[in-house]
Amino acid sequence: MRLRFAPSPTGYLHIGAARTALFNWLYARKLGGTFLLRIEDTDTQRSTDESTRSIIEGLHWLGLDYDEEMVFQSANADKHRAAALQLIDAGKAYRDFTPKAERADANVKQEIAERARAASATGTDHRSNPFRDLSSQESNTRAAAGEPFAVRLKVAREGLSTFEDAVYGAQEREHSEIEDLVLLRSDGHPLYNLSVVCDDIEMRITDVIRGQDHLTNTHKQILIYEALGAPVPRFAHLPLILAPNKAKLSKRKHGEVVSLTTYRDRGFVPAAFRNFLALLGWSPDDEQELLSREQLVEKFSLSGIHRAPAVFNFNETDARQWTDQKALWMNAEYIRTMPVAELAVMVRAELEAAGLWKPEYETTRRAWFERSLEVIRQRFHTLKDFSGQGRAYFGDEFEFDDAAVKKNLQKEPRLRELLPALAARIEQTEPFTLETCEATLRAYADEAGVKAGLFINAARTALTGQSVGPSMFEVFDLIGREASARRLRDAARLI
RNA sequence: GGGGUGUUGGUGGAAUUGGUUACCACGCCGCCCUCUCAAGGCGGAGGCUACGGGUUCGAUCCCCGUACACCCUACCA
Repeated sequence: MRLRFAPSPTGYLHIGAARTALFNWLYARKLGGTFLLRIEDTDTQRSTDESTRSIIEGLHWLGLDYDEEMVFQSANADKHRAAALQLIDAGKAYRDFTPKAERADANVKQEIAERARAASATGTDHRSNPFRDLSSQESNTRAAAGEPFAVRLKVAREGLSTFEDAVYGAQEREHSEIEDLVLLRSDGHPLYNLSVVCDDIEMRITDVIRGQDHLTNTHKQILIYEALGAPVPRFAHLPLILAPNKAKLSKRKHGEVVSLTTYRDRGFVPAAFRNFLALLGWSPDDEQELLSREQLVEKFSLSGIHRAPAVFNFNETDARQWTDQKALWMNAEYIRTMPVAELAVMVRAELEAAGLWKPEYETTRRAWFERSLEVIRQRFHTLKDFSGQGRAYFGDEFEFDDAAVKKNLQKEPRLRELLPALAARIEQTEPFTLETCEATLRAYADEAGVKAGLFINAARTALTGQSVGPSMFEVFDLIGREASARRLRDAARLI
């Protein structure tokens, strides 16, 4: 059993494409099949190496490894051409000498509809082509004379094509509804439907899992398989992923939310995003939603794939909902429950990028580092938070949140004197632990005649710059005696 | 214009292949916990299962129609 993921390298890796790759990979891994990667770069105008790199990076990030060498479709163009020419000789395709009609990409849809309307009004068969029944002798002569031609598949006038889709069930289409599709452009360039089929045959693909946008194309491709005398693979089409307004998710309209790399760059844990993606258009038999890579492989089945398109829910006007809330929740869930050692690797990369990493976090301060992660990860949503909200735990350079300063420091002017005094007590606390810090702080609050909460909240802002965070005594313990005292004194100057 | 596919609370999905008060997760609201914010625990709001017919003792589930959405209909992929 052999499957493939065949993206075209035009722009970044779209999350819908990433999901298609995931499902192919899951199915291959579950059944012990082979998972291949083919880059469909026949559109030389739009294909870029950078895009190919981003696809490979994306797959790697998601943990989807592919078998065998990656295939570039453009390298097979000669074979595709040969196949088309072979079909002419076999009488299954013909040369169309009609001059090429220029078509503007922007209004093709409209043009198609208009053309169809006009054809039905005049009663002409849109499939009639004067060259379809040209004698092979004349066709050969004109070709030999150098006259340009496109190659079209000779679709039978009657009959119908059928196939069983693993997701959408039995599909059938009358041949009369299929135009004699172009296989080869008049400049010799092979077209999509021909190329995919040829490559899938060459790569001995047995199962094609791809987006539902190809469901109706499948009939045409089956016709090509048959003309070529090759076995037809099994098909499974995946429901599309739509934007909140039910429109197609597109780069132009929706921007970076549809790019897989965005999730990497904005601090997603790969396992979390993979988990989320797997649940878009598929669900396991039971109700478990948090699934490891192994569990996904084990539970995956084509029968769990849905037919209705899935809406990727996000809100461009609300920064907190820049992407699907469930994806965000799932990422937080992974951050707070995954083994700390695994998290440490990712946080290290994040801190390095932010210039906050210190080598001792992996040597002498390893225990401290992991304990810190354990404490602060409880309320973080992305890896970015470790260098953002969590900045004060890894260095003295951090920002003060204005609202926090107003509420926890400036609201009580007495703190200007009380904070340095508290700093002195904290400094002398021996031993310096979570418990002794608490005892010190509470004792001094009593002595000064203020509520412990006043000190606690003020200290939180003084030590971390924020109004929210872990239990304050944990914070003292993590930040340490010296830095804690220093920050308390420094904060007094903000009042 | 033609063809295809689909439609369960705001979102992702369930519902023993017709059987009592339509279930889970995210999100939202409230309470508890509490030094804040999360997490966690408890509770709640939110659905005439798109609409209209039909079959049936009984329909989310089967059939027909309508509406809407998306896809294909290209010498794009």
